Amino acid sequence: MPTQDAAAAPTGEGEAEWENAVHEAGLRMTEPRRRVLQALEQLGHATPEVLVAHLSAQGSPLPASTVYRNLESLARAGLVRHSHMHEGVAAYHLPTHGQHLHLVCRECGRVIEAAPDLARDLARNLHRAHGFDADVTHMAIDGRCSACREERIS
Amino acid sequence: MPTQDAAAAPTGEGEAEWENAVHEAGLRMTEPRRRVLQALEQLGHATPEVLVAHLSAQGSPLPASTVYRNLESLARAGLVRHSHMHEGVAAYHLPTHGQHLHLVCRECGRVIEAAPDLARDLARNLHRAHGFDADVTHMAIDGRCSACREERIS
DNA sequence: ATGGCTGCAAACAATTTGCACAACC
DNA sequence: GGTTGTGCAAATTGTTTGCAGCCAT
Repeated sequence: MPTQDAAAAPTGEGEAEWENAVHEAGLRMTEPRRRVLQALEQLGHATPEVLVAHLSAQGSPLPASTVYRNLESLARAGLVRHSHMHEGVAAYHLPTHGQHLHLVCRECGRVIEAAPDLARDLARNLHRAHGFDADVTHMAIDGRCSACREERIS
Repeated sequence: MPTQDAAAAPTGEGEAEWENAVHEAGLRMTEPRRRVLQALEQLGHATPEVLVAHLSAQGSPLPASTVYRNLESLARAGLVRHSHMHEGVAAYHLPTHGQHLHLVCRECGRVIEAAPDLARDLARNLHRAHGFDADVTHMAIDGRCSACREERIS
């Protein structure tokens, strides 16, 4: 399974399914909630602040508190997930966004997505050595990307 | 819940060496600075807030700003390092604290330390697949510890 | 003595909460 | 119609900054 990122998918795609899932979770489908899900689909993954900015940019802004509350309720319902990246800030994404490791370059800040298979060895090692059940589906890994390393061949 | 770590070493141990290193870095050795280093040695690794609390607990409190500024200057001098863990918050530690992976249990919050060798496969995989130079010396890994998993044999 | 360091307070940024009203089912 | 969700503002929390005086070098 290639890492190919769902290049800015044509908006308005899984909207009907969302409504379903939202209702099944005992939640209501509202306009702000739909916009949050939509934005997440477009961005792939984003921090709360980025979402607020994104939503402000396209059309009417959504109050930060609404964005935060939606992320929380949707996360509790399993409709969105969160992982840690971007220098320690939690970022959210749709479960359908696919599982992958986040390679965070400490120099340029870029986030590269890698296949979770690459961490399978690690997970197995940790389980054997510590009985630790690692979640490597959205793990953030710090380091330097190839581009930045080349720039500094000094 | 406290991160019972490397057995509270007998305080006042590497203090002389610190003074050396601090001077070599062009910094001055002050009482607050010594206390920050001392606290880090005792705690193994800690977030700024935890440090502030710890220092308040034992003797006279140190203003948060002083703690933050010391962490920054000491980090720039290479006397302390930082990594991301504890739900996305940056934690600091002495370089002598040793390199290890941090297994963060998402249920009990405990941080287990694991040998970095366990991530060697991962680093190799990432380098081969993406040319990414991963820093796995202080990586935080999310998951569930053996104790918590047993509690929920569901 | 002099420039880095401290302490305090105020500024900031990010996130949370209270509450009255609106909207979904 | 009963609640869940929204919007606004104020409260919290975590971190940074300005500045006057202090103290290591």
